[in-house]
Amino acid sequence: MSASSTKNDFDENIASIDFIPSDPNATFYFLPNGIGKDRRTIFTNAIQQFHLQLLTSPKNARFIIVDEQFDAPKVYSVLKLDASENDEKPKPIIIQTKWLSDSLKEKHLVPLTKDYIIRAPLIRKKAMPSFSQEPVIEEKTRFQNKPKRRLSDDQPQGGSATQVKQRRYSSDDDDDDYDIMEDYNDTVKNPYKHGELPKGNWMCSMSSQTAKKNTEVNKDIIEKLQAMADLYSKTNDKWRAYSYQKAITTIRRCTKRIDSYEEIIKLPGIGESLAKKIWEIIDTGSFEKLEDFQSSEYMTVINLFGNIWGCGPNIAKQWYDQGFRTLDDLRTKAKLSHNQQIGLKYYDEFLERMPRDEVAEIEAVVKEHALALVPDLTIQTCGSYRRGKATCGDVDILITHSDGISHQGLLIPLVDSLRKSGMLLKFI
DNA sequence: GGGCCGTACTG
DNA sequence: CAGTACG
DNA sequence: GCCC
Repeated sequence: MSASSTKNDFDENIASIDFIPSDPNATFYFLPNGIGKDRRTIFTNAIQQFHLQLLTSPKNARFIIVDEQFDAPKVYSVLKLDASENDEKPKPIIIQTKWLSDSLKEKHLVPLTKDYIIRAPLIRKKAMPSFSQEPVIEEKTRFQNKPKRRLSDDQPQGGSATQVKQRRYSSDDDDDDYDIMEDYNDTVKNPYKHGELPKGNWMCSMSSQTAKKNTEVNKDIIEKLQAMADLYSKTNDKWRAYSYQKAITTIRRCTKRIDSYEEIIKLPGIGESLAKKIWEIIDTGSFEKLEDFQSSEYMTVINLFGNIWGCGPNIAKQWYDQGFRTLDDLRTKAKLSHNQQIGLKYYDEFLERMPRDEVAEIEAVVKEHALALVPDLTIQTCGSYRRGKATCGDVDILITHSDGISHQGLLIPLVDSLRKSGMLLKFI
């Protein structure tokens, strides 16, 4: 679909929009979304080169330059601009990056013809597709409810080709949480028996029973490595974190207390560097690099910010670079996305874990509500609860129906029902 | 050197 | 698309 | 970080 065939519902009589770059009203905003790094710098350079007035905020821009993949509703939605018709404020003119590309080719600004314009405010008549901003939400507490459907009998069973290679290495939640989905693999599709698992790629072929005993043996090592992995992943050094995580998993499977360097270096996924560190832990009981890390201001702050739901390594770093150091700094000064606002508001709550009894209570309530909506549902609480953890960070509830159909579309009514009962504080 | 789990949502 | 969540 |  060429540019010219995209719908432009503005005055067909206008051949092009004229403006003078120096006109104080000719302000531009460049929406980088959907544009790769290289193209992005090319465009921002072009904007400079042509002396266009680039604003950092879209709010007051007369022109908004966006990638071709965008249509007006998307732009409004992404930028959170007011789309309502009866608004004294003039609507921006949304134009394609192609205008910049062509201008670069020509070495000067080419006329801003309608072919470049995704939507001009001028004459538009047709009702805007109502992209009302905020649908959802609000009213009550934590516990992430995520009924999922899956595993119903419409699961493609046969496929021999796709054996499941499930792994996990989540660092955040359960500190001693490993085995994953083994039941799922066993019951549903794992074509192998435990004894004959293909070597190497399986990180999770161990029963929780066995594993539990093992955690104690090398506990100190695992804890320190885990702490390091957590820090690395919050630093954006995810591959290093990944390696630590793999090493941790490997060590978990060791039934024996590790007590020699030779022993360590032989373990798969553990190389020289990690082996030395592990040996340091065994030998001296401490891990210097970890302690240095933990005590540095940077890591402390990044760690603090990184625990905010909706804030990952990059945002945390940005905030740090902006000089923020405390949660209060963020609350008062930082730009927070919707999710981050929630994450910050419930900082402690999100970090907290609940005793499994509480999960049982929640499960009971959800069951009650779900069954009231559709009888004969199969409802199973999974996750850490099902694995027998003493405490849980969330509640995972799997809801299906043996007919593979009846559970469909249940989620919204269920959430609604729970909300009415006062059980749900917030629906994210 | 360059890959390293897969998928979905948000903005 | 980049960043994030999550099992 | 590890490994190919």
